[in-house]
Amino acid sequence: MNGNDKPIRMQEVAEYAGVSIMTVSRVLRKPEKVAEGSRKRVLQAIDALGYVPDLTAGALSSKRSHFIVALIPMMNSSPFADTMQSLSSVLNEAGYQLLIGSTDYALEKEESLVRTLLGHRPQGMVLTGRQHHPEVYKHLKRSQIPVVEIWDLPDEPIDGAVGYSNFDCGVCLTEFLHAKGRRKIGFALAEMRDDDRGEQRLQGYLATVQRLGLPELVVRAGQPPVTMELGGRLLQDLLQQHPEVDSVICVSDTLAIGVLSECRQQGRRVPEDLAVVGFGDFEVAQHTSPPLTTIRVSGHEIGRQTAQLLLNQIQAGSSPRSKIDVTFQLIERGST
Amino acid sequence: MNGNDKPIRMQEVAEYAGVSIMTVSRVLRKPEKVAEGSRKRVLQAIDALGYVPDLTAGALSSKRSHFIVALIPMMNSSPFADTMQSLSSVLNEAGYQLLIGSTDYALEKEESLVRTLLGHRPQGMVLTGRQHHPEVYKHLKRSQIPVVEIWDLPDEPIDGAVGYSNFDCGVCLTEFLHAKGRRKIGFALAEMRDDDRGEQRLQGYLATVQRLGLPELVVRAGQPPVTMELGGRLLQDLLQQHPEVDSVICVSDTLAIGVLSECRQQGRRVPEDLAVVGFGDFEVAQHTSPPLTTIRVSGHEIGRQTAQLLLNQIQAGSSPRSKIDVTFQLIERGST
DNA sequence: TGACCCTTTGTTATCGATAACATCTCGAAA
DNA sequence: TTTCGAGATGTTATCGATAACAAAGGGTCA
Repeated sequence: MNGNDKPIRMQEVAEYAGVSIMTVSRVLRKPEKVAEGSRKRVLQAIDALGYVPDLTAGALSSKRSHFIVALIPMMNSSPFADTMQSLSSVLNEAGYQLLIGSTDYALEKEESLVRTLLGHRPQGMVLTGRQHHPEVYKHLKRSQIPVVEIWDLPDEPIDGAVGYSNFDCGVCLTEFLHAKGRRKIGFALAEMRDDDRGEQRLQGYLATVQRLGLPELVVRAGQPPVTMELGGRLLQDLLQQHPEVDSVICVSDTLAIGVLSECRQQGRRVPEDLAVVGFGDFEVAQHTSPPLTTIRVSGHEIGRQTAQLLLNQIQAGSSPRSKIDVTFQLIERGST
Repeated sequence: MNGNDKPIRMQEVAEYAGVSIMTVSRVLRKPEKVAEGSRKRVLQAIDALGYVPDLTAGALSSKRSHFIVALIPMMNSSPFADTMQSLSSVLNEAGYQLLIGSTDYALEKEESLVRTLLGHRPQGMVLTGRQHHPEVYKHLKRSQIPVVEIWDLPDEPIDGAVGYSNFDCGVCLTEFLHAKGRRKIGFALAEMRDDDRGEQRLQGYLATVQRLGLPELVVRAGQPPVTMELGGRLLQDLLQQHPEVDSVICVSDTLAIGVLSECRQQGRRVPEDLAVVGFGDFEVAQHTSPPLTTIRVSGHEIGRQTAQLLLNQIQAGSSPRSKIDVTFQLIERGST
């Protein structure tokens, strides 16, 4: 039926509207520079022909790809997904398209993704965390595009950063448990390869227990994946090594949920026998039994701020090297 | 220091290696057509100069963008995120880049995204669900690229589909509860604008209760967002309208978790007083109290199969109009 | 009325790669 | 020795848009 062969080009639209191709281009990019009559005819031609401009060609000639690259450890982790959702949404409205890559917490993969994705000549780059492959710095420097690091606040960001202090989170949780009268505070950590954000929370914990004269009760698990089940296993380890523990800080809500589940199975009462705190404030944290005390960081806010920062930097052509602290919030619930 | 001004082009690499630009291009695309000597010199030049090919230019001249577009309702919903993760991963390995857009469950937004994203001249398109805006069909037909619909199995897919039967899920859960001796089976639904997948599960439920001679006990909530808290409210409605209910099918695990939480607060025993089943098998489903009986669908599997289907269709240049049923699995746990 | 300027539109060159075709070299077969 | 062909490399045209510049039309002001 519809024997359409080739996609319609700007040339066809121009002929249909009886103007030159340049006028069509202007209607699309700078409508105010075209007289109303021609503009209307062009718009009608576009509509009639179902013309969709080829952004590839536009990008090549204007040297503006309207792409932004974002690299995150995993797409199916809700905090990062929230960030991508908001980032993408704000960028879309400004006419930019997000290219997402996931690094699986491996710096080599991040490096290879940076290299590949720079091929699309993005106008901005978003990286997660403060640690990157040495080659990444070189590539980014050469590409001369604004870079924003998220979900952390590096001491010396490449350009900008949008995040919060993971160290301070560790301090906050430890002080909170101490104020609640806990004196044997444990810390359960799943080490993420090439991601030291959990490690920083641990450092905050360690600094605080030292300051308060409390014992260091730490259990660690080796490699990803971080599952809820792992939380249960870590609790077992912790209880075996330090039976006296009266509370535990989990490096993420994921682990905390597993801990709660394990406590239930062992008949251990929360918070009476063991106080539990997590990190992330996943939606489920307010529906666990008991509801989970945790730290909330708005992934959406990080996404929005990051988008705004990038758009400003692109427009200004400069890199103000700004650090934006989105802060965090302790949410107290029944588990403490 | 590093006063790099312009990005390096293929031309620079060619000069450095003492060959023509075309030879460089060949080394990158068809290495076997270049003599070993030149190939090595070119590769070394690329390395020395840190050359990253401009994929925009390549796409324009070869008419192969290596982009695949995927539209999902939300990025921060774990089943879809799983799908995107796997889809992206398989496509990356084959040299394709995924462009993700989120529709917020609104057909108009889907339509506008399709239009915009077709501007990048993708070589394939992934849509969620069976319902689309009329204009979408026109645009896709004109663009002549393979289309895969996911997370459902339309009777007449546009090209291919990778999913499972939501109707059958509804049947399966209802029959299961019936077999467990439940006779007053409720159904809690959050209507998603422009997404009838939940509605189909409901239809499966309705058909089954009718066949078994059971009452229809349905509660619905209006608009998104679907939160766990909404599950609690829906349970209240259900109990008010049908106090005799002895079990409830939730259209998603999200609602089911809210239901469990509400039961706990009301002192209602699960499963003795009320059996609860969900849909999705989120990770947390095995750590709720009690653990949740639910239906598992592998988002990852959908992603992988979709990628494979697209790659096949792109290579073959045809659209075999295949439907792939990834099936679902009932996971029985303590809530029933 | 003429110089000048602003608005509107068109023409030409260019973005950085790939496709298609042309050329060259060298060895095998006649 | 001549011919033919396969393999390796180079040359030219092209992809579909935008930038930069050029030109045409129309009104203002002295």
